[in-house]
Amino acid sequence: MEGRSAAPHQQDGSVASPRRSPTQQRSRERVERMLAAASALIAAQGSDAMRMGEVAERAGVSIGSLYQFFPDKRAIVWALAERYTAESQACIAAALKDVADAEGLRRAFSELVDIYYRLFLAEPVMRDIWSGTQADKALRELELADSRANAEFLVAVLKRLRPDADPVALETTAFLVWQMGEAAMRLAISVDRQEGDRLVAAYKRMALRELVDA
Amino acid sequence: MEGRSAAPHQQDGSVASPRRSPTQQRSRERVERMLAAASALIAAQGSDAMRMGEVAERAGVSIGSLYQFFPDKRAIVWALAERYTAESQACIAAALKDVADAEGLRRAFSELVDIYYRLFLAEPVMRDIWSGTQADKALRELELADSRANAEFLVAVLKRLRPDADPVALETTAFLVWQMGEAAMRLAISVDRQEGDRLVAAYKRMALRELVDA
DNA sequence: TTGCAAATGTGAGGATTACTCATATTTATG
DNA sequence: CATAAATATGAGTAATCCTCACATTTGCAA
Repeated sequence: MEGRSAAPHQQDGSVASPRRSPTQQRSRERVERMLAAASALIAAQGSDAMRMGEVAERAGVSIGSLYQFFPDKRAIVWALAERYTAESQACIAAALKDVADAEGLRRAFSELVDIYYRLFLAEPVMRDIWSGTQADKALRELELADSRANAEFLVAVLKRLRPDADPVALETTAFLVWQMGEAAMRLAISVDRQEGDRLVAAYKRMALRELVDA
Repeated sequence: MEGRSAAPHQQDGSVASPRRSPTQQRSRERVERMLAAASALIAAQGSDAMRMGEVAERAGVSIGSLYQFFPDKRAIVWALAERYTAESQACIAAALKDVADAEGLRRAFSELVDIYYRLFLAEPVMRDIWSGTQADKALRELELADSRANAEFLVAVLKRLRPDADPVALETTAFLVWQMGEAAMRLAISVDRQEGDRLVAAYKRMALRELVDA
């Protein structure tokens, strides 16, 4: 799905004034350049320090063009965030799709955590975006939706492994486990690497205990 | 915090240029009024929407006086946050101080979680401040330090209950459990009440499993 | 091709807001 | 009382997001 994402947002989280979505080849390329510029600037200094003027200059467009396609600054960050979630959801779905037994879940989940951790460590943009999640209502909602979607993949597996368990309890467990994973990642990258590794390992153990040992 | 700040953001998150600390009775009262005004405004609209001009007006002081005692906007939020942490640390230390056995830990921890949850639900200021934690480096460090301090109280208990366990593992477990508690709270208050209750209950069960069942 | 509407591009300027600083006033102190 | 230190003031500065009136390009039907 590379169509323009449909949810610009405002201070109260409501939808902002609509912006044109690029239909011509020319503008689609320019929008790509804008996002690339934003991504580079966020990687360098963080999204807070990203200036709209810099994004425009780096993308080789005018300020006006930027606002032609993005209602406000946060919409740019949101667009980048949406790409990350779409990508990672596909990856997660694939990893959990064929899990058939407890041992398979153990392996798949363990690997997912490792992948996520490496991603957080290696991707400054992702790190920055998910750090700002709590402060921005639209981003928080995106992350919640993402988390719920990912939790659903886990729920599907759990229902197969424990068909007699209460479905609501499984939902709650999966959602909580997933959200805590993201919290553990954020924590892990904000302390030194050694302690971060220990924390991620501890999380993994804790989560698996919850998921596998009924 | 706010995208439109005029002065360059302190990228390192360190505290800005020092300000006078109130020595006279008169100024101490005024500082209290400033904090009270800020608190009320944060409760009403969130710290992001809090305007320095409004704080000054509501406190009955001039803008200049505000900056006499607080180097910048974030310092006001930080000062409020520090009060909350100091208060809650005392509460936590008291609750865990006399824990002597597994059942005692179970009771004390369970009660602490309940207290925290109620606090999060009832205190919009606290909620707002800890939500912005991820975006503000100084706040994040305060929260990390607070979490470590609280985890230490847990570690002290765990060392008593499981004297043969690896101390580093206990530290890691306690720190992670505590941070996840805060993450669980934040999550719980951002969904509807019923699901929030379920999530907190699930967290409590998960944490106790980790803390009590070796 | 030509004409025209829709899409796209532009950047100076409006509006907001955190923060400064020269100056005035109050308090503490010898 | 004199003097310095602390405190108070608010108009002004600077940074930055975003708008808007107008210019240019593109798609397309006649």
